[in-house]
Amino acid sequence: MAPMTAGEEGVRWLDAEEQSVWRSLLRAQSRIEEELDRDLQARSGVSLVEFGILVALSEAPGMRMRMRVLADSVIVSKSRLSHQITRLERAGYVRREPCEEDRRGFWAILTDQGLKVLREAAGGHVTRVRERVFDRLTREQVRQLGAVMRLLEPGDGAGG
Amino acid sequence: MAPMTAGEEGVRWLDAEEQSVWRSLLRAQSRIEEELDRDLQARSGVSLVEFGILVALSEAPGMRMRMRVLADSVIVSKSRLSHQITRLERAGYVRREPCEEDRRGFWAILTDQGLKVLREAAGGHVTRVRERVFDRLTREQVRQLGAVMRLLEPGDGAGG
DNA sequence: GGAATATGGTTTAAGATTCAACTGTTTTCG
DNA sequence: CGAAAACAGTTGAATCTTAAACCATATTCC
Repeated sequence: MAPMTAGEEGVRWLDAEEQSVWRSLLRAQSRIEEELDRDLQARSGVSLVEFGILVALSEAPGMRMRMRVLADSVIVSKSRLSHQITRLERAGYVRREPCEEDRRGFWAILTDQGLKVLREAAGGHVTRVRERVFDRLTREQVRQLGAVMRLLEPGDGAGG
Repeated sequence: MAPMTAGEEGVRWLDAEEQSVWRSLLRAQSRIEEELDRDLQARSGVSLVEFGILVALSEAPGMRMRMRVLADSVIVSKSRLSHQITRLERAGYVRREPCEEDRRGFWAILTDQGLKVLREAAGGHVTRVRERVFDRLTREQVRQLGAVMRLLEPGDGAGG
């Protein structure tokens, strides 16, 4: 491959192994997400992200979370979460309630119906995750994967 | 095989470690992709997927690929690729050409301008990938990650 | 040969996501 | 206190993605 161009003099390119790992990672990522998403969608009508939202809410005290916290926790933009919650609300799985303490804020609250859908979807989803990921790995590999992913998680190294 | 329907009696739930690994994976995934995408977009106006398309084309003989092959190689649906190529074509980075041998088919061909943009974007992108991923891992961890991802890559285990 | 079917690819409309602008509240600080 | 800045969240338009229908060519199989 041709060496660098304009400006990019000192680039440290990926060596063969890094390149191969990187591409595997991208492919595995996109395939796993797509399959799980499709499966979940087919089985329960919620997307993977929506499922994540329901899970997060179900684990929160009072089955409720402030929008901002929820957005951070499922890693989506505020705007996207807002739309997403609107849809979940329309579906009857979540409702909004204004927040007393901070009157700018809103709670997103899991409804009974939302909890029900979550419960019904959970088993099948976990089974799928297992098939697609954990059953293919040894215990040791799971450990290694965890160690690596925890290193890769933090958004920007700026964490003081 | 465990009976797998609405009842979900025999589900093997994730244990604490698996759960933690799984969530790390999802978070790391979405953060990395989002950051790289945003960076690439800001620096060169192409998304991560578009960049992937340009890379694939640049490596193909004659810098051209049939739509179907390209779609498989970058892991997107035919439909999405078609739209994507339309946009890249509009931007002047790719052009289509009908395929002689199979007259249903089309080639997607990297243009000079597309190659130029790719070259200009590549260095910065690699640097970012390095910062975001490889520089955080030991050589051994990179190896482990590769081994794991290669196992997770294949779409469906159903080989027959 | 030719009807049925499969394949390659595009298109259209519907749904999701992003971006920037906006409302209203809270915090900061001179 | 009060103005400026920051924060929580929503909204609407533009963009992107997905799903399904569709066209045209290839292939299969009787």
